[in-house]
Amino acid sequence: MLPKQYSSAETEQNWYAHWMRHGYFRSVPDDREPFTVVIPPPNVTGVLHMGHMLNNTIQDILVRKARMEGKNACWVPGTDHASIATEAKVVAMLREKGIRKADITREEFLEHAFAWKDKYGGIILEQLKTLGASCDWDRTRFTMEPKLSAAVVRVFVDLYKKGKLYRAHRMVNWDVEAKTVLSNEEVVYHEEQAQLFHVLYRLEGSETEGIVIATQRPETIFADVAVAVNPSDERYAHLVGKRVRIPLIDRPVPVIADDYVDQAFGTGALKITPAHDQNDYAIGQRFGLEVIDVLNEDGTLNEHAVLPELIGKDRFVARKMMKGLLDASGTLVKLEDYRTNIGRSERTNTVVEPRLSLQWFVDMNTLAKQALDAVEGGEVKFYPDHYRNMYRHWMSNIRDWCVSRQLWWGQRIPAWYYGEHVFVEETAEVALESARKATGNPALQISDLRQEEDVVDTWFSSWLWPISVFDGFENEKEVAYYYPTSVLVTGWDIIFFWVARMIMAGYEWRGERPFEHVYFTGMVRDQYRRKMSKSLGNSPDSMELLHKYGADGVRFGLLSSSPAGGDLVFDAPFDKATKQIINESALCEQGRNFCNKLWNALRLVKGWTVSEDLPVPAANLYAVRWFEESLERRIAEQHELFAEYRLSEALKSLYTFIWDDFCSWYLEMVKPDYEQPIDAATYAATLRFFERSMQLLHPFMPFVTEEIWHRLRERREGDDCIVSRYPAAADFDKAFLYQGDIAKDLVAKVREARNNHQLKPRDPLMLVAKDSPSARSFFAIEGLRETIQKLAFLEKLEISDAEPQGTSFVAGTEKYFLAFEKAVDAEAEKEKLLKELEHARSFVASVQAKLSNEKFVGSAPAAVADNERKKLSDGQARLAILEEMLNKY
RNA sequence: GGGUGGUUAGCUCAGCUGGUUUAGAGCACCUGCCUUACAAGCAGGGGGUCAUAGGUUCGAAUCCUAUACUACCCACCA
Repeated sequence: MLPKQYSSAETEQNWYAHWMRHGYFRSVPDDREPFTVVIPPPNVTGVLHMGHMLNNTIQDILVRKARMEGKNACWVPGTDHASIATEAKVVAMLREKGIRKADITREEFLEHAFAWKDKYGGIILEQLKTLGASCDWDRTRFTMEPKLSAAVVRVFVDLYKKGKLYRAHRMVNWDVEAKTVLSNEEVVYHEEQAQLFHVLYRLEGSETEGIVIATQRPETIFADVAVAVNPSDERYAHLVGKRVRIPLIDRPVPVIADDYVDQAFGTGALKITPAHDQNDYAIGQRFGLEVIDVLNEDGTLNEHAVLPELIGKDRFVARKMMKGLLDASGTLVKLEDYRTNIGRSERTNTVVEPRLSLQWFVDMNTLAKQALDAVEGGEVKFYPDHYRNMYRHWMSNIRDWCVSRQLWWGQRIPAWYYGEHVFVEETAEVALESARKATGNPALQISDLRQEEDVVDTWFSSWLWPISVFDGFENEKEVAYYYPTSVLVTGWDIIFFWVARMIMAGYEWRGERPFEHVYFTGMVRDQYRRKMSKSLGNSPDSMELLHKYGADGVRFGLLSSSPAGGDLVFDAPFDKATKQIINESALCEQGRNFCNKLWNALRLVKGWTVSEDLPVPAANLYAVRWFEESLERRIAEQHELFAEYRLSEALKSLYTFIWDDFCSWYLEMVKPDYEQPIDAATYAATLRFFERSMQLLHPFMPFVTEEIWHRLRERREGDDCIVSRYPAAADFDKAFLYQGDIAKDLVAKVREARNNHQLKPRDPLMLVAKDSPSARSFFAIEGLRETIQKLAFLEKLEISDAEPQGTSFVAGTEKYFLAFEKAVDAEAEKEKLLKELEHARSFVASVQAKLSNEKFVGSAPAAVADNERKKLSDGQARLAILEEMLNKY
């Protein structure tokens, strides 16, 4: 005998190993239709968190369904080298060992980094296996492996030669901790508390007169080259053209007039610091002003700060000191608290400094055009659709992409310098050739050239992912078959970082979309609606969740309340320090319980003995037909829901179907009496139904369904649920199912009556249906009467005009008497009837009003009007019965 | 400043192109059950003027307009 409770632990391990052994996840090109998904590559040194589990569960569902539908399903796994994040981790690890990055060579650093990657890399992929992800592991890729790096280099050179990639001096976002430039997308803005310093710049030759400017970064005054006012500002008109002195150092700067200055903000006067502010730089350009940079690359002040006590101090330390210094010099007029948006580095969370520097940029305008049209024209479809708006807005206001990074962990930019010359080529040898030609000097050696030190942005390799994982830059063999991919599943937070750029790359290098559909998942949030993140420590341990509820339970929990694009509030109270889950997570618990329900349905069915010569009872004839139709309806529904990516709806529908329709209704209908055998035909049908239900559920909960699949019958080698044929949609009998709903309602009414009158659920009672043509035709449905008798524990069910003692009620449009000896509470009965009557009256009235409206009858579709007429006649029938019943009181 | 979602039961959400018995589910709650698959269970029950105000329509939770609240995206802020 099977144990009473389902245990997920070994089951899941065993089946995963079984699937791997049979190579079910492996895909090679053949003549079937491909179904391709590339994983959003997680950071190579990352660990599985809630977002990954949601995202990869969804991909697995889509891939498993496609596989069962006979498509050549290929899900490519892999990891991203995540340059800044990983480099930061390696730097920190080295620091702990007492090694400073500055003291070792690039080669030594990379050695350490690869050692780190080999140690921690791929943990997350192993964790995905626990979740049940059916990736083709033989295809596992890494964005920094040789082939993928070669693709990056090739693409870089290609863009450069097409004139779409250039090197320029620009104001960029500088991360002083990672000591690298960041793209605009890598800077996150949040409102923070800051102070506005009102500082007096004295007029040259005067100790009292001057201009007060407002700044939140007083340490940058040493880089000032002017003070600007609005040309129409009368307060300062007399000063324009004169010179004022920078406090503390007395360096004179001109007062200039420019429209950019807002008279209403602060004091109406603006200090101009071209090296440390985007707008100041622009003004500086207009006026031909000098650029003075007061910051070192690590955020400390350099010698331009002049004062010895400030030089070498961090910008925030210096800012604090400036308060005292300015105050002492009598130039600090006012300190004002205010809130402002501060930009921080997405990776290091340090405050980003605008900085002027020489970097490599991709010209986005030409790339964006086609990528925008693709989404606007529906060639690439977004689910949900409204992310198109976000995408359109970004794409039409796109700025050039800064792709160079001052890091070592990444693909080194393939540019070689020789004096003023730059040669962008795939290899040093080719660069040397170009250099010899360009300089006319055949004696040049590679050692004369100096390769660019910078690497490219991580996303410069990820945007090629759908092509590069199939070696699409080297040969056509695989890419021609698998590309474009079918669907991309990712979070909406990387729509600009990644999705948009992949679309650009797709058109640029393959001339077509990289994927047909994009399914955006929501963010997983905690009970306070905060995004779950490592820095907040508000995420439960994924592996513990998987262990506690089983992968099937967790998959159910994550998915059951996660519509596309909608955020998921995942409420699992846990201990922050240990990440141990304290209370049950309602969602996963429900999933685990569902597994147990399936398991027990299996126990029931497998506990039956089958009799070959037993005739099929009438009730079973009805049950089998009813369930057959119900199943067809659900199959059709699954197909529709999948087509619209309404996966959480699809799962909920299966849950209800299996728990209620299959277990609570169907199995109870056919269940033989204690220790009695079941007839062979019904048994065979039951196994078939169970099996098909497992197939429908398999994409969502692969392990428990595979387990049950095998326990239902003896299977040949290779007859596994994962590769079984997904049920195709067929017609079903709506009218018959409607009758079934009425039958269920009747059973529920009998149970309710028993409850209300304190009758035992299994007391054998008699039910009388009032004689009428409609009652006769209802009970003429084969096996219906026997089914109702069985489910409602009725000793007798007759159609007659007898009115036995007991209670009466309405079900459908018929009147019923449930006979019993006990006295009934007449007042309570009457009150209940009055309530029902009231409801029926207002219902009939509203339908009547509708039908007596000529405009409705004239303009509504025939089917709608007919339905209203049916509602009216049914309602009237019920009303009449209720009125008659009330007459008794 | 520009834009996008959301507002339906105590909580989390379905309700897709307006009509399917004057709103559904899960969890929570109440009542009764250790009934022979399952107490990780079974049978029942209560609970919503669909944010507000207008409008379109024969008919609105559903479409339109405005307002409020809420979440988020982009840009900018000396």
